[in-house]
Amino acid sequence: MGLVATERLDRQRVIDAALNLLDAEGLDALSTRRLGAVLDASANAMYWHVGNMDNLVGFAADTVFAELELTSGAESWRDRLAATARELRGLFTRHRWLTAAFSANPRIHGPGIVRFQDHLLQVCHQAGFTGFDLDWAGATVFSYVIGDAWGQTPPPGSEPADTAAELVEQVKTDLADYPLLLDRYAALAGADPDDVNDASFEFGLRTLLDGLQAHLDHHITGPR
Amino acid sequence: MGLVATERLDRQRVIDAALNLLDAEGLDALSTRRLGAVLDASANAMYWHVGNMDNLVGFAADTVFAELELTSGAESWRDRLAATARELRGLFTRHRWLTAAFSANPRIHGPGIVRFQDHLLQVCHQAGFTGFDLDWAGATVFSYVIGDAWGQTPPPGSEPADTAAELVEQVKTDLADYPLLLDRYAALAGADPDDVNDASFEFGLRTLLDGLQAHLDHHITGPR
DNA sequence: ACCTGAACACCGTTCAAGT
DNA sequence: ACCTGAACACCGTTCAAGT
Repeated sequence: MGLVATERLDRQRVIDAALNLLDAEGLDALSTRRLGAVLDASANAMYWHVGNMDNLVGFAADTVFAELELTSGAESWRDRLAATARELRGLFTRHRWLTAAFSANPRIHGPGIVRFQDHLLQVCHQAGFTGFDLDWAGATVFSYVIGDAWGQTPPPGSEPADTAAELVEQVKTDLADYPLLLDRYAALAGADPDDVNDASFEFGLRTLLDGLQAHLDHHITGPR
Repeated sequence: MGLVATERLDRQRVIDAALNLLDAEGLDALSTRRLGAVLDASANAMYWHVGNMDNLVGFAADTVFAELELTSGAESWRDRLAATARELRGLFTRHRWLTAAFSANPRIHGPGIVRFQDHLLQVCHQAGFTGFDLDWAGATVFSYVIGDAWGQTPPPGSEPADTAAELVEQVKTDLADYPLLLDRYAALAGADPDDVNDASFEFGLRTLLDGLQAHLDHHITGPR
């Protein structure tokens, strides 16, 4: 079963093997026994290196955060913040287990995540936010991106998503009382899901940036 | 073990028992065997009524959506949208298993959820959004709220969260290279976590509403 | 220091059998 | 129609024992 040459284990090899399982088959596919098989080791070999399963998922999450490309260029804060948000969104789409991992264990921390948090705050600071407004501007962007990722197509391991057309058919009876909603379902059924997701994300991102701009403008010209 | 008088089971009694477990102890506490014990039935009695575990969680999620109070008053769209967002946020804080339930199984649907979706679209429609902008305005608000809920204090069943002060102590070494971030952690450590969460949510909500307002204004005065 | 084997206390789900 | 008991194929974790 072992797909890796049998060498000494170390923390990084355990994490890498876990990442392969997570990316390929999702959070449910990561078990101590499957991991042991991939590593040509027993199911419990990992305990010495990462402590337990929650830690392992935390290490994996932090590892993928470290792969984010964070530009430090001299563009406008608006472009930098948009780029940061898109980078984060890409992370969640490449690693669909991430949202589930965080909602099962919100206390994941590590150098990769800290590095991203700092970058996000730096960009918001460049925009002109200070004090608690700085935290909240960053949190707002982060919340929006992860909320958007949450609504994306399901992770690997689940059956393929129904087409939008099938979905309309299924809920048509439920929607009898909601003509507006039925109309929108029908419209969305005719569009490419990925295009819809992208356009929806960009709409919300632009909305957020406009709102942050408005906040900065009000503070320059005095409080409302 | 049975905490309920032994009567005939039906779908609603199974869902209600599941909700009690979910609200009290979180998603991990809901198992077929514990549910059976609460209902004075065997572990598999539920299968006849709800099909399987994913369905049961879906029914529970839809049930709590149905409890949302959706005002249809004649206030401004801005107040109505804010009220809707706060209602949704309250749902996620009262039922902390909801985010995990959705990220484990994004295909949860039902009349309660459909009712809420329609309400959200109605309010955005009142604001003046049409076509895909209508969908995206609704999706933006929804994404923000669920993303915010995702960052809230952990669900029941997990150990109590570290205080912010402890957290600062833990990550102080990781944060040596990030003075701005360290500064913010320290500032947040001195504040009440609930107050911080509330203020952060309101900041982001105001930001979103300002951004949506800007979008509507631009469309009235013509495209940019 | 690093890993195994066996064991413990759990899971979700199926299915024949009961009423 | 509704439910049980037993079974199957899994889990995470612990721990004595090995090297």
